[in-house]
Amino acid sequence: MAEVNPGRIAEAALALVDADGLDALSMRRLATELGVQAPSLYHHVASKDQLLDAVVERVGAGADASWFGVRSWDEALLRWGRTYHGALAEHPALAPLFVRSPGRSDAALQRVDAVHGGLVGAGWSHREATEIAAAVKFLVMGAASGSVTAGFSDDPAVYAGRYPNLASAHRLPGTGGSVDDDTVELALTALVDGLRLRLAARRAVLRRGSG
Amino acid sequence: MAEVNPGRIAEAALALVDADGLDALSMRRLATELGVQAPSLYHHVASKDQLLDAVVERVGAGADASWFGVRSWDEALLRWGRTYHGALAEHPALAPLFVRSPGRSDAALQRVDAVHGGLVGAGWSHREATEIAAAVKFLVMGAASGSVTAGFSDDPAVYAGRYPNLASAHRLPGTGGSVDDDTVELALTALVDGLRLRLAARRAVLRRGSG
DNA sequence: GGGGGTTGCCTAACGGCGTTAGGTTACGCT
DNA sequence: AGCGTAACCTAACGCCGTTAGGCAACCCCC
Repeated sequence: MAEVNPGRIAEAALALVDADGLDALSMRRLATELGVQAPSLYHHVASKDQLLDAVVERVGAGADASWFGVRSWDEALLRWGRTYHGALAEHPALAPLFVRSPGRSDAALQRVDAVHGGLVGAGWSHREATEIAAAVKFLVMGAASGSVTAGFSDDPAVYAGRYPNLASAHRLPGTGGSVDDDTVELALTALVDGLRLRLAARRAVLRRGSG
Repeated sequence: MAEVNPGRIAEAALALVDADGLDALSMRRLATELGVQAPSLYHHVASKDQLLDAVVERVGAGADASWFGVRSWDEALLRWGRTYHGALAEHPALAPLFVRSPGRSDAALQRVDAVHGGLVGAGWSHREATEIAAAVKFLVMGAASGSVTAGFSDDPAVYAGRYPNLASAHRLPGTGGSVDDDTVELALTALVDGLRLRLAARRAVLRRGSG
């Protein structure tokens, strides 16, 4: 029988949340899942909060910031945003936790540092780099938290009359892939387009001023 | 002595959350605040969840979708996003609740319907309208949930060495207004710029095809 | 190879939570 | 006057995260 250790606890917690939702994750239930009593978990984990941080870190590690400094800032930003979203989308029930902890772990800070460095290296100010990184993070976290389709009835008749535009809108959710994924893709690319525009305009001004 | 009623309960709950944070909001504490015992609240409110929905609806009513159909789609979208963010930013501790309930109330659906109608009227497809509205919502919810500055040390020395880019970045949080507000402003305008580009490109193609 | 410290688990319990059951008082209407 | 009902109460249930304290088994070192 394998020992109980922090890694196995985090793993079991993640599996439990994926299977039965965030509310199902209690120390007692988690302990049962590991064949142990709840207080025993506190020999391996300081608190439930810290355990959740570890779970979040595990999933957040799926975000790939390695392209910053290697490829162009816009490519790197898109890759970071897409992989970040992909990682979170694999564990939808975990979303409220991502909101809670921005990631204070070393690995998380390394990623933030890479994003920031890549943006500053491309010509954005420190302030702008902070804001751009935050914007992508907001988008991804928002997408993870509030699924587009969540809470909407499948029956268009519910909306007919009072909500004429929604009535016609909800006939088409079946037309393609996930609305959430497409939304993030649309928002990321449009955001980057807008940012490129901004950076190009500034470079034009700088050239004119110094040339 | 004023009677206890659903309106006063929601009001007190909001005040309590604003003052002492979301964790401080328990039925017992809330009842005490109203000069009553906890179970008595259940004569006015079906459950804590429903009470939270009412509080969320109260705050969410600050989002202004009235420009859709009156002004251009991009102006209306910006106004909706800004007022939405402004409403949430007034009650930061409430953020996790917004994530929870997408707003199923009549007023909330009316707003969604207005946004959707305005976008479709401007030439976006139903699918795109859904995605654009969701993108703005994600941005605003993300900003409400994960404040940029939250969880960062004020001491740059913490970052020096291991995180070279962050070390220089965090000398400047004092340089202006709220980073969160500026981030939302930057993201909203860049997003709308990118979307304008896309719509313009499509119109050009359509003109060429039909002219 | 036996003693001491450490590890890993246990049971018991605390205070708090949302919620339900059931009783009591006070008022409004007929 | 009497009935119905609304608004409140106390008591309690079954959860929750967490702490205290104890017991058995293992490792290390003399």
